[in-house]
Formats: sequence, C-alpha cells, structure tokens
Amino acid sequence: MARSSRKDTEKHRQQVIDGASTLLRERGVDGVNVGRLMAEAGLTHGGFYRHFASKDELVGLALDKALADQREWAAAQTEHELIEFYLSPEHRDDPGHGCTMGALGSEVGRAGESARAAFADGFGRYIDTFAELSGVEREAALARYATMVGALVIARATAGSPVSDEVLDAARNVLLD
Amino acid sequence: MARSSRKDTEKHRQQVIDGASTLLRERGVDGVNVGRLMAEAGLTHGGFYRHFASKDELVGLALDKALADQREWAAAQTEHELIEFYLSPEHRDDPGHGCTMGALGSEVGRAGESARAAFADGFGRYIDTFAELSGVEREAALARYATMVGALVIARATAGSPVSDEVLDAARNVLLD
DNA sequence: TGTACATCAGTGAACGCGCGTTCACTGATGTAC
DNA sequence: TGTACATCAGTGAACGCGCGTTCACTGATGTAC
Repeated sequence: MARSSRKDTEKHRQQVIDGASTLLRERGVDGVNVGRLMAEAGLTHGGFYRHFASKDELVGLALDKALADQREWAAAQTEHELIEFYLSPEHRDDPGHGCTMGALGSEVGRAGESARAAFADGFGRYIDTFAELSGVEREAALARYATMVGALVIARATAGSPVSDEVLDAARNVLLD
Repeated sequence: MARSSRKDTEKHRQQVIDGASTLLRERGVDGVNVGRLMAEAGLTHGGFYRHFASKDELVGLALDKALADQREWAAAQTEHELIEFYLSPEHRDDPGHGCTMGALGSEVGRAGESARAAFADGFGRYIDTFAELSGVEREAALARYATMVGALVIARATAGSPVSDEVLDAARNVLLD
C-alpha cells in the first residue's frame, strides 16, 4: 500500500487513536509499543510519524478519547446501572473498555505536564456528568466516585484472590442501599 | 571495594530492598532501572545478581517490604489519624513513603503471577489491621479503604488541578463525621 | 474530461539508546590446619 | 594465634534486545492546465 486518500488517512488516524485508547488501558503506557499501536489500524510502524509528533502525543489524544467515550456512555445510564457495571467482575476483567482513571490513574500522575493537564480536564468534565446523573453535588459525587475507583483498583490488583470479589461487593453495598 | 563481610552483604541487600520499596512507589516498576536500585545502597549495577535472581524478584521483595512497613505504621495509629494522613496533600505528594496500593495498584494487576499473589496476601493482612483499628467488620473496612485509595489515585492523577484537593476533602468529609 | 506532474501516506530497513543480564576480574573475607 | 588458600561481594565492560524515532523509497492520490 502506498499513498492513501485523505478520507482513508483520517480514518486510519482515528483507528489508531481508538485502538490506543483500549490498548493503553489494558497494558499501560510502557506496555505497548508504537508498532503495536499502528498494527491496530492494520498499518506498519514506519508511518506513525505522519500522523503523530511522538508516542506521547498519541497517548494524550488516546486519553482524551477514552474519557470522552466514557462520559458519553455514562450520560446514557442511570446511576444505579453505572455503579452495577462499574463494580462488576466484567468491568474488573476488561480494563481496555472501562474506566480510564481506574486503569491508568497511578501512571498518569507520572506522565508529562500536557497529558496530565488534559487528563485532569477530561476527568473534571466526566465527574460533572456523573454528579448530574447521580443528582448530588459535585463534592458528594467525587467521594462516591473515589469509592468506585478505589474498589476497582484494589479488585484488579488482587484479582484471583478472595479479596478481589469482596471489595467489589463491599463498595456496592455502601453505594447502593 | 571488593568482597564485603557477610554482615555488610546482608546490610546491602536490605538497603537495596528498602530503597526499592520507596523508588518503585515513586516512579513505578518501569520507571526505575537496576543501576538506580543498586545505587540506592551505594553499589554499582554489576553486583545485582549476587543478591537477586532478577529484577522481578526484587520487585516482589520490595512490595512485600512496603506493605509490611505500611502495616506496622498503621497499627500504631488511630483510625482518625490514619485517615487524616492518608487524605493529606503531604501523602499525595510523597508516594514513595505512602500507600502501596495507591501508588502501584494499577500496575500490580499487570505484574507477574508471583508478585501478584504476594501482593494480594500482604494487602489482605493490611486490611485486617485496618479493620481492627477501625473497629468495623472486614467488609466495611474494605469499602472505607476503597474510598481512600480512590481519592488518593484521583488526587495524584489530577495534581495541580482544583479537582485534586476537592476529592481529598470530599473523601475526608465522608469518612470523618 | 484528459494528461502531466507534484504530493505525501505508507513501507521496511536502519539509527542510537537504555534496558536487564552476563562475565572476567579483583582483593578482602572466611576457613582449614 | 598465624599462615595458606578458597570463596565470593563487588566492579565495570560487554552482551543481545526492544524501544522510539528517522529516512530513502514507492506509487496511488490530488492538482494544475
């Protein structure tokens, strides 16, 4: 394959960003290389820099995309539905399509300035959506969401041990009367 | 420096493990190399394999150490003291000496089988200590701890943005009447 | 609409670099007598 | 206690490898007339 049409080029770019938003959540920033990210769109690694200035730039774009998708999905749920899914074994076992904060939270703190700023922005918007949906103030929403993120992080870190299911149940009991 | 005495050798080994327990929490597993880990004990990288079979083995030992230290510290606090520190800006800004789950939670899920098992074990013991100290059942302790871990992860990921302080305050308000 | 030419998306080899790990060597420590 | 020798903790150079990034090249796409 030589040159693609402008339409295909834009499609490829979006496919790479979409794929990255899943792969990064699954394997972490250091767990996936440029070749793998391009392969997700059926391309080879050499063309990467026609689309992005650096791997970091793509990471930023993919984090934005992941948070935007997450927000869109959340807006279509009731709070009860969202919490049930969030604290389910399915969500724990499929980080690639789940909460960005739960999947990459501890890594983002060590990322570059610009990715960090974009992430904080996207997350702030997401929390507003969650607060609206929950019908509570932003502060209460943050506390509720913290319980969910913590339970998910603990459940993933201890997957395979009894603690993992225990913590999901415990959080569900607290959040859903 | 050529050969060290047995006593010094053991001291060096402990220094490396101690240093690793801090550095790994600060920078993540991929964020610190073998040379840096040895330098923490004033040694050069070449001698690493007289102490450990692999970097992975040291990571496992360091996680154990971090959780054990954390448990020991927790046992000497009241629940109120522990929560106040956990949700403080000081803790947020010093991951190297703080909660292991908050610092490495999302990475541990992607680590090797043996490190994961050891981590789940250590965390289970830690939660029992926390439950005892809180005077609540293990399940309630897990839910409370999840709120703390989530707030810390969110606060670190959004450090520098207003959300960061907000979420710490929100969690404190929920956990401390 | 058709033709000639410039553009540039994608390829695959190559780059320098840092990593985890190995190894020959050094010389103080530990052991045997 | 003193001496001779084996051990092995630590050093620093070297290893292969995978990474992010660069580059010469290809040939279909887009543009000018």
